[in-house]
Amino acid sequence: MEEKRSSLNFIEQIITDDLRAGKNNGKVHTRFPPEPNGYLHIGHAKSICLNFGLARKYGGKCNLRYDDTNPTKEEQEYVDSIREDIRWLGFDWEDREFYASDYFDQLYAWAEKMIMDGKAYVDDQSAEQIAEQKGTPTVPGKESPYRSRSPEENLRLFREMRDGKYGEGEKVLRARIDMASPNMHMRDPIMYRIMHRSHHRTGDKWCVYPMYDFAHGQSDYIEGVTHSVCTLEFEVHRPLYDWFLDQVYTPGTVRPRQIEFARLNLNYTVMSKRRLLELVQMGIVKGWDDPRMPTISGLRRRGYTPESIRVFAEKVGVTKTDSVIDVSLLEHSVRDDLNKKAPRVMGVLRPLKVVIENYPEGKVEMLETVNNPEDESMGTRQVPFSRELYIEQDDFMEDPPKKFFRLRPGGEVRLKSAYIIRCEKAVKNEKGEIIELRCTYDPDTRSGSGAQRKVKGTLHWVSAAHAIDAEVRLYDRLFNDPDPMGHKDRDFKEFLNPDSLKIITGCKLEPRLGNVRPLDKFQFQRIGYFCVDPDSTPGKPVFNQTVPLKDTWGKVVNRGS
RNA sequence: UGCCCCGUGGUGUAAUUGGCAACACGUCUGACUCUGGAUCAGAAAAGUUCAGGUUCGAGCCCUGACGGGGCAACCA
Repeated sequence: MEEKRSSLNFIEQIITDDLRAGKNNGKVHTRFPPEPNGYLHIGHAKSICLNFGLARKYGGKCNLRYDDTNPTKEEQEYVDSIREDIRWLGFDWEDREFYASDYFDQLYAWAEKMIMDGKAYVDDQSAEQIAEQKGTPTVPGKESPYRSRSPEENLRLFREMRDGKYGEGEKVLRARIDMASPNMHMRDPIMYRIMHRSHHRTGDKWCVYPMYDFAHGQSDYIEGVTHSVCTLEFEVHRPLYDWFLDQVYTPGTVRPRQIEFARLNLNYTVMSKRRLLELVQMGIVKGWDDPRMPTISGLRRRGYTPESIRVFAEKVGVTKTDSVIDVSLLEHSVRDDLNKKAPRVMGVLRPLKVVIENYPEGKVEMLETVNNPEDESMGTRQVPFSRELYIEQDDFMEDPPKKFFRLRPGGEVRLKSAYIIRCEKAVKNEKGEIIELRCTYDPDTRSGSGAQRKVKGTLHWVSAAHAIDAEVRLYDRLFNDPDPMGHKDRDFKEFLNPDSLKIITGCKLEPRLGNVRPLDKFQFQRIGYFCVDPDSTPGKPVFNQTVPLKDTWGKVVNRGS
């Protein structure tokens, strides 16, 4: 094992201790166990990176295992999306794609064994009665009147349950543990319930399905998982996890160990599949992959890279402390990655026409410009320059405040990779709106010509005759409140940000962007990072803003107002 | 009122396992810049929830408070 300079997180600490103690024959085996009842989100990404990362770091393996024990909630669509998202993130489970449902036969056999060992019994009571007898955290539960049936009777009944003799809810199989346990999960938890439902994998083979607690640890055991990493809310389940394992464990085999860590929380969003599903079903967002969603598919469509998400997952750390990560860390992770990778282009979101009065009509110059100042190897390209251009409306002010070093009447700016121009006059319409700028250029200042003149501001621009039209979608956080779920008596949807999506049409982009494919990523200089949306059609590209560039001027302006 | 877990700058994570608290994000200066981006330099910001105790010495160990979270689905 190579010496690691950075410190180990507490799970790595446990693993290295286990390894040192010679446990599990020196093997490390993890698993990522999603329930296929929704799309994966950034919180799952943390878990994926953790589990697959642990396996990679310690030379072990990580399985993908669908936790599909509840046929009423699980669907093939989700299975497929999960597979795609994990692959996209850059992880490989090779041939180890498993399902809890693969183990239904084994689980059933174990249940019968537990019945014969007097560790499980069939209860005829209703869900309400069972809940009532369960007690409360401070009051011990009462034992079921069916608790002392003979193993033979239990076995007969359980087999009848399996054979479909009973309706849903008529009977359940319970573990016989301790109705007075201070841990609610140990009060004779339900192992099997009857569901006359067909399952997305096993079809109609079964009408009894195991509960999570009975299925999860046993599945880990079957797969030879050494370290079963889950989130904090399962902490109180651990004694039960261990108890079930005790019932079937064979000495000398690998015994899985459950370790809990704090799930990822991000501010200004919600992170539960249930809430996300609600947003989808109510049409508040356009789907699971809406770029405003914290889902992996949403982030992908928004323009996030797998690398940026992996780096983010690394940076948030692994602890048992409940925490809320600031979205700015996520945004920083993409900016940092895209800064190195994204080709620079010029695009004008809200065009303002500029006419260079002293530039010959009909003349077109091809000017060379660098594709990425951060990476020489990305080369250069040519952009057309002509008498009529577009610049950003925001880049001109008739009566600007101090420190505004963009264009103003009588002022000068450099057009990126082109010339220095001076604004001679702003043309207005009847309503007093500025509709066009009349400018002049200094022919001696062409970029790359060795011209020495300096001006304070540099603007992006695009040649009017050569520009292509595009739609650009700007996104902001989905919620205005840092913790939409944190308000008692108020629905999280009350905190939706009405401006989370702004669609801008009529944007003017340099010709280079006429030929792009979905998910291509660019930096629109001085604006932000953008990604081609699958809604694009030939000749009509649609771009999603992944994240804006840091805007120190915008900050100054906001401070003033 | 039971059980379990957690408590370090605004946020998140560290601290060679007891040696006078570091890194990142964010914030704020300034330099540089043909992206007000990037980069570079610097600053503010915690004395580690509190109170005792052990120790030459405690963020790390012990005790007790306080604060936060989780647990009573035939969900996972």
